[in-house]
Amino acid sequence: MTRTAGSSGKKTLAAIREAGLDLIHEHGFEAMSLRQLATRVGLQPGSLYNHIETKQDLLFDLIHNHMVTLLASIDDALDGIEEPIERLKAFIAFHLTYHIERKREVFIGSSELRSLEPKNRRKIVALRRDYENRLCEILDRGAAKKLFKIDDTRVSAYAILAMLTGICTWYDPKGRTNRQQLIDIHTRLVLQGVLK
Amino acid sequence: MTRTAGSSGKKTLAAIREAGLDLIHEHGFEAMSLRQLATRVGLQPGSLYNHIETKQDLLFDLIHNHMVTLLASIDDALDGIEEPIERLKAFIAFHLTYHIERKREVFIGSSELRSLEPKNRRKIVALRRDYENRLCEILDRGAAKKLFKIDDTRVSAYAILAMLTGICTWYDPKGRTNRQQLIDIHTRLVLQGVLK
Amino acid sequence: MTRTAGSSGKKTLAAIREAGLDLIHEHGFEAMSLRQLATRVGLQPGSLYNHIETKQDLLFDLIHNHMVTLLASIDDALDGIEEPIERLKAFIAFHLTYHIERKREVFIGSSELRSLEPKNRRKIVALRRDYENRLCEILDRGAAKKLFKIDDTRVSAYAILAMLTGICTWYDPKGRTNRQQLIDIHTRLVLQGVLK
Amino acid sequence: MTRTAGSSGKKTLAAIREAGLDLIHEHGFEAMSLRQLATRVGLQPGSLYNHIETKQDLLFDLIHNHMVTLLASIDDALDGIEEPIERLKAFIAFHLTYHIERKREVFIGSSELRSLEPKNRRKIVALRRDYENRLCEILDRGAAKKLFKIDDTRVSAYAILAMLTGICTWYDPKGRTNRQQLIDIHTRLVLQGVLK
DNA sequence: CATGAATGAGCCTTCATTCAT
DNA sequence: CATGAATGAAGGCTCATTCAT
Repeated sequence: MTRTAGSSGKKTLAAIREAGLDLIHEHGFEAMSLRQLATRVGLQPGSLYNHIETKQDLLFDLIHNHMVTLLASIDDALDGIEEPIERLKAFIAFHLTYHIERKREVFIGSSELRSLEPKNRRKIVALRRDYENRLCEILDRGAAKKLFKIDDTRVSAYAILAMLTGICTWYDPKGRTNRQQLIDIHTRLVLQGVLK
Repeated sequence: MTRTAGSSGKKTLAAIREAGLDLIHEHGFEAMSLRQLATRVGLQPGSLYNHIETKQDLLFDLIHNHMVTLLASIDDALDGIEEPIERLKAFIAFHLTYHIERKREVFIGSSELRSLEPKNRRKIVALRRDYENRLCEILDRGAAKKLFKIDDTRVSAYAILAMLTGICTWYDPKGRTNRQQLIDIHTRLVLQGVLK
Repeated sequence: MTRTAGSSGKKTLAAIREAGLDLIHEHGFEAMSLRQLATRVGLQPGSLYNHIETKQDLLFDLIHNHMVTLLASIDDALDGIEEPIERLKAFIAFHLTYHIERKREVFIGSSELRSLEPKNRRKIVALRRDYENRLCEILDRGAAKKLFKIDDTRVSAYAILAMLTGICTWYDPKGRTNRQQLIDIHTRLVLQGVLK
Repeated sequence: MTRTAGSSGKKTLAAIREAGLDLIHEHGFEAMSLRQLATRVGLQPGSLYNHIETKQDLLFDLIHNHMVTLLASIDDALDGIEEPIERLKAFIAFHLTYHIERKREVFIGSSELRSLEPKNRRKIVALRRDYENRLCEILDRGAAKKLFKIDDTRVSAYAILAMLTGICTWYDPKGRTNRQQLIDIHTRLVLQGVLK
């Protein structure tokens, strides 16, 4: 590979991240070896350490990056929408779209929390809580305006999030149902579920 | 100590299974070592092989056992109930209860599919499909009787299952919401979601 | 190798210790690899861990063992001798003999202190102090009886110990000077040095 | 900062040498990594190779440099002194002073001989022999003049050198005994030891 | 059945060294 | 001269598994 001064490092790191997402998604973090990763990127195992601190660090980096992006994106998606029902619809559409497009990140972000060191896990869990809160607020405001009937906000939010997130365990872009249909189906299920 | 012939072995295997569920749930299958497992059971690592074939075999055994029990139990729970709405309610109550009581098995059964050898995985996936079909049938029959409005049976079933299964990632028996409340909340969410 | 029940483990550990002494003496602790050690003993590297905890542990074990033996032996050698000059002679003869016969242990015990973890090092340094104190006491008693003239007990003890210990860096059993001659030469040097 | 042509390089090399002495003295040659060394000097590891050939080369350079200086210095110190007893006193005073002031060099020079490649080791051992010979000559001449009683010149020389060199394993400039006192103590021990 | 000891493969990581920029 | 990125070898250690006792 030819190196273009200064850019090679960043490109390699990007390739490591990309391959890392793939491999962790396929085999799980514990089951992925840095040898595999290095081979996939075209490096010797030791060379990875020019770009990452440790294997654990790579995992944290991937998940953290994902969470930060997720938070920024949801705020973007909800920006300017005030009406609770519309906000809920926007949330659903956004969540599904994002989870379809970033299956790997999302999957890793929830299934590999367990592999994070306590300190790292706490940071991620806090960010995830932030995201959950976006939905809780929508539900609460809808309930306040007598639009929704919510018995327990957090339980309901978890239930809805679980439903919407489930998609990334089976979604196949080549499947028979297209993206918009999926959004419609889920929107109907959730919305009817919470409406008064 | 003299050993009651034939009984010690079964007790040991039961202890291995139990400890296996704990450890895989805590650390994941790949991250659990047979040394840990042996220690937890009070054996030397090598002695495990008097009770299990391989580590992979233990995993399959645990998941398979869980799936078979799950299927038998759901049939039991739905037995005698004909009316679609009642059947759906029964399904929801059963699924939640079972998933609350067997967090470990359920969690492992979905998160460690990845660690199963292809042949084993196929067997489990088939059983899971059987279980999903129970819900699909309920939805289909309810739709046939014009009670439910279902755009896509399998997608809806996955969505509902994801929602109901999500509980085992956060349920805490000492939490503020009791089991019946959880069933009520989820029943309302799901039922309203699918009703015409 | 045939295994005689129960004894194989201890023999293997003894072989590991022996080879460890050799290799550390030859190459230094840091420079000795467990692969080398395993090869020398006829094992796979991982099998060493059936007998030792860690590489560090092996080092500590070797040095600690040496120090404990050294202390027991000097007390034995001095037992029953009261007169300071005779005690000093006995100390010199013992020290030289022991250092000639256990070149490796002695050498490692002083040159690899640096490779011990702080906690381990502290334990060894304490034992070494005990040994030094045996000489200090002899010098002090001799001075009290006006037999010796000692300006500073500890400095003198260190000087004498350094002189006597030096032998294990160059002693060659096939050399031209025999053991008794060496003892005589050193006894004269030390004794004249401290006599009033 | 602009670099004064040709001077920066030498300063860097001096810094590398200095840091090398420190690190080898602290951790031993094998245990010191060029990464540590580079960090200490404020360089990247690769940059060291603009100043040194190899790690082994650096070690040889440090030890060789030390030996050459040592030889030049002892000749300086003995220059003009003819009388054997006075020469021996001068030797003792010089050796102690030098070893106190260059603890690191001296320590490395003896403890890391083992890490030198055979060819390099041979060169150093030859220089060391030269130094030992200075003492042997003094002893021999003293014996010839019936001032000393020496049974075996080389053994005696080794014993004396070991005693005097031992100081650099424990000497602490902030300790309770000052330099002159140390010289006096050792001079008495050695001189009495060899006098007829 | 359980044990202790062995195997062989593999793990993450560090190292000295090289070299295009 | 310095840097950043690469190499290839090796490091200590853990693992699932086997098997004589």
